[in-house]
Amino acid sequence: MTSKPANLTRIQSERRDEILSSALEIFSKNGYKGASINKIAQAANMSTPRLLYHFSDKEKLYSDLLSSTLSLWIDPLEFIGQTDDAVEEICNYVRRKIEMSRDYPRESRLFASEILIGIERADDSLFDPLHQIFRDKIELIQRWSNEGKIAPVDPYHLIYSIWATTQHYADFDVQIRTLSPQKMENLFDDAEAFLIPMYTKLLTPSR
Amino acid sequence: MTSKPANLTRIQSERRDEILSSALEIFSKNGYKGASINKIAQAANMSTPRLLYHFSDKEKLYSDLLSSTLSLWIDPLEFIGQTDDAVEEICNYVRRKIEMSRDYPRESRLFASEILIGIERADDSLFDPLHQIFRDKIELIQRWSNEGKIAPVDPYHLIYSIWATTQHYADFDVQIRTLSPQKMENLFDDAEAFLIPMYTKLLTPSR
Amino acid sequence: MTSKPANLTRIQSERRDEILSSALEIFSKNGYKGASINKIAQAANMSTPRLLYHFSDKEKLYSDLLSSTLSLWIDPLEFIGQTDDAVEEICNYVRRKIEMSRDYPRESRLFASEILIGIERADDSLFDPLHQIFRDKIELIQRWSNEGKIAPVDPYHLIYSIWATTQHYADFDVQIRTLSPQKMENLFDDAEAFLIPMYTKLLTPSR
Amino acid sequence: MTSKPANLTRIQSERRDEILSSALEIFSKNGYKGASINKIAQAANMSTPRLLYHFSDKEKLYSDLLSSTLSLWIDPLEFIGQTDDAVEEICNYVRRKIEMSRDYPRESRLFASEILIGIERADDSLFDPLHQIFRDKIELIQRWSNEGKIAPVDPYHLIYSIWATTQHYADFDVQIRTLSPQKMENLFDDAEAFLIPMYTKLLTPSR
DNA sequence: TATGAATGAGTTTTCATTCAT
DNA sequence: CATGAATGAAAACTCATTCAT
Repeated sequence: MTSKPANLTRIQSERRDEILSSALEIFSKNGYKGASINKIAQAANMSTPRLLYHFSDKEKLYSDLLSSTLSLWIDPLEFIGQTDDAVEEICNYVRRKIEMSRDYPRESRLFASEILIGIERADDSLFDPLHQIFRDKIELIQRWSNEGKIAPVDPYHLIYSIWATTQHYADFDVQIRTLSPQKMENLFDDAEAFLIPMYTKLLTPSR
Repeated sequence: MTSKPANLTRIQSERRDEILSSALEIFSKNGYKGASINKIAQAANMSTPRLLYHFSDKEKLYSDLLSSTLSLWIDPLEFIGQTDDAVEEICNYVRRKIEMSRDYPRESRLFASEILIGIERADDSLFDPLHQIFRDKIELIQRWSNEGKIAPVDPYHLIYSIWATTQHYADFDVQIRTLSPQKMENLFDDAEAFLIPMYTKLLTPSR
Repeated sequence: MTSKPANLTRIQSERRDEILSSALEIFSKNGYKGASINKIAQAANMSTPRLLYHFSDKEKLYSDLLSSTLSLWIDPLEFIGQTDDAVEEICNYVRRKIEMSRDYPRESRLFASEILIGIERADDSLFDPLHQIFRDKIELIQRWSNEGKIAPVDPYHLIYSIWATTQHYADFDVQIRTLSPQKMENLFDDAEAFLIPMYTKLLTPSR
Repeated sequence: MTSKPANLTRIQSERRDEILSSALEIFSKNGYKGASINKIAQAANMSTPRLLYHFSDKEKLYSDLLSSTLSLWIDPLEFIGQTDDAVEEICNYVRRKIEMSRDYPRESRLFASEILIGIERADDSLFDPLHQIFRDKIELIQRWSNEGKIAPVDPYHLIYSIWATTQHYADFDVQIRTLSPQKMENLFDDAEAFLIPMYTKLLTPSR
C-alpha cells in the first residue's frame, strides 16, 4: 500500500513525520512544481540532504505524502452501510466529508491539485485502494436504489456530486472567502444545513 | 483591467491568439509553476523571446489568459433571470455550466488551479467582474426564495454547489475517467440526468 | 574630428540632435552598459530602428556623443594664454572649469565614466584633439614657470589637479550632496572661493 | 550593516576571498552593469551557481565588496589629528591618500564608479560610517581654522579637493597614462611633490 | 549520519540588432 | 523613411540532486 519502509527506528519515523507535515503544508499551498524541497526542509528545520536521506527524492516524498493521506478519503467511505437506513447512511457520509473539508483542508487541496495537475508517475497504482472501496460502495448504493431504499439515482454521479460539493469548501476556500458574507465561522454549519436537506430530498423514496 | 489592448495590428492579434491558445493548453495541464514559457513558445511554434515580444512576461501572459477566459464564467450567470420561471432558470444555469465543463474543460481547470494554488498578483481585481455579477444573482435568488418562487434555500451555498457539481466534471476529469464505467461519451448527459432532478427537487416549492 | 556626416538635411540633423540629447541623459546617468538604446530611443520619442537609422549602432552613437561633447573640454583650455598675466590666466581657467561642472554636469560625468570604465574602442583617436592642445598648454605653463611668471610647478600635475578639483563637483555630485550642509545653491561659488585662493597662493611667484 | 557574516567555515571564507578578489578586478574594470557574475566566476575559477552559493546575488556580492573596501577610505581619515601640528596632519592625510591611489587603484575606481553611476540600493546606509567620520574631521578642521592653527579655509572644500586631487591618479589613470611623459614610475612621487607644497602654502597661517 | 559545498540543467528575461513591409 | 516583428546570444538566477568530509 503506502511504501513506508517496514522497519524504522523511533527517531527515523519521527523525522519522517516531521517532514511529511512540512511537506503537506508546502505542497498543498504551492503545488508540486511550486514547492521546493528546500522550502520543505527549512519548514522541517533540517538540511535538504538530510531530508533526502529520509525520502530519496522529491517525487518519492510527494507520493509518500499522498499515500499517507489516502486513508482520509477511504475511511469515511468505508463507514457507509453500517446500518440499514440508506438515506441516513448517505447523509452521514456527507456530514463526514464536510467535517473533513473543515478539519483537513490542506489534505483536500493536496489531492485536488494532484488530480487537477497531476505529475506523470511511473506507478499510478496510488489510488487503487480508494478505487476498490469506491466500487464496493457504488454497488451498495445501486442495490439500495434497486431495492427502493433510496430513490432511483445513478450511484456514480451521486458520489461525484457529494465529493464535489463537500470538497469544494476546502479546495476553493480562497474564492469562498472572497464571496461569502462575513459569517465565515458558520460556513461549514451552513453548508451542512444546505446539503443535508438537498440530499434528503433527492434520496428519500417517494411512496 | 488587464484586458486585451484596444489597437492591435493584424499580426499582433493573430500571434496573441496563437500564444494564448498554447498557453491555455500548457497552463491548464501543468499549472502556473509547472508551465514554462519555453514549452508554451514551443507549442506555439516560436522562440521564447518572440513570445515575450507579445506578452511582456510570464505573469502577464497568464493573467491575460485568465481575463480572456473570464467571460466563460460570467456569461452563463448573466443569463439567469430572463424569464419568471425561477426553478427553470436555475436548472438552465446548471445545464449551461455542464456544457461548459464539456466544451471548455481546459479553461475550467485553469481557473480551478488559479483558485486552488493561486499566484500572488500585484493587481487583485481580476475576478471583480465575476464577483459583481455573483452578488447580483445572489440577490435575485434570495428574492425568489423570499417570494416563494423557489423553496427556501441559502443562495450562496446553492451557487457554490452548482459550481462544484458541474465544474467537477472538467476539473477532476482524470479521476472520473478512471472511476466511471466505459460509457464516457454519455458522461455529461448522465450528469445532467442526475443533477437536473436533484436541483428540481431541491428548488420546487412545496405547496 | 567628429565623424558627423558632412551632408545632412535639416531634418536629419535635427533628429541627430534630439537623439544625442537623449543619449547624453541616459548614458551619463547609467554608463555605457547600463544604458539601452531602447531607453534612449524612448527618451527621444522614436522607435529603436529609427534611432539606428541615424546612428548605425550603439557604439557609434556613444562615440559620436563623446566627440560632439569634446569641445567643452577643449575650448576652456584654448583660452589660456590670451593675456600675459599668467596667474590670472590659470585662475580664469579654473573659473571656467567650475562653470562647466555647474552648467554641464552630465557631459562631465559622461567623460568621467568613459575614462573610468571605458569601452574597448577600435579607433582610440577620439581624444587626440584634446591631447594636442593639452601638450601646447603644458609647454606654455612650463615656459611661464621658467620665466618666473608663475612659481615653479610641474605643469602636468597642475592641470591634473585643476581637472580633478573642478570636475569633482560634477562627477561626485551624489556624494557631495550627501555630505555638504544645506547651502547647495552656493556650492559652486564656495568652490570658487576656495579654489581661486588656493591656486593664487600656489602660483604667485615669491619675490 | 551588510558586513561579513560572523561565523564562516574555512572553505566559506576562502571562497569568499577568492570571489571578492575577482569581483574587485571585474567590477572596477567594467562597472556594475558591465560586469557579469559569469565573468567574475570565471576569473575565480568556478561556475556561476557556485559563486551564487556564496553570495546570494549579484547585488549582494557588489555591496559586500564595497563594504569590505570601505575601511580603506575610513582609516586614513581617522588618523587626522593625532598630533597638534595641524598643517602637517593634513599633509600626512594627503600623503596617505596618494599611497592609496598607488596601492589600491581598483578599490578607488570601484568607489568612483559607484558614486558616479551608482545602483539603486534597497539599503542606503553603506556609506554611513564614512560620513560619520567625515563630519568629525570637518569639525576638527573648522576648529583648527578658528584657532588659527591653519589659515582660514572652508573645511568641506578642503577635503573635497584632497579627495579629488589624490583619487584622480587612480580613477583617471587611463587618461594620465596617455598624457604624461614616460616617467610613470615616478608619477606618485611627482604628485606628492606637487600637492604637498600646494596644501602647505594653502594652509600655513600667515603671521 | 549529517552538513557544507558544488553541479548542471533549466527558467525567465534583456538587449542589440536585423528584416520585411 | 519608419515601424512592427523577430532573433540569438547572454545574463541572472533556481533547484533537484550529488559529493566529500
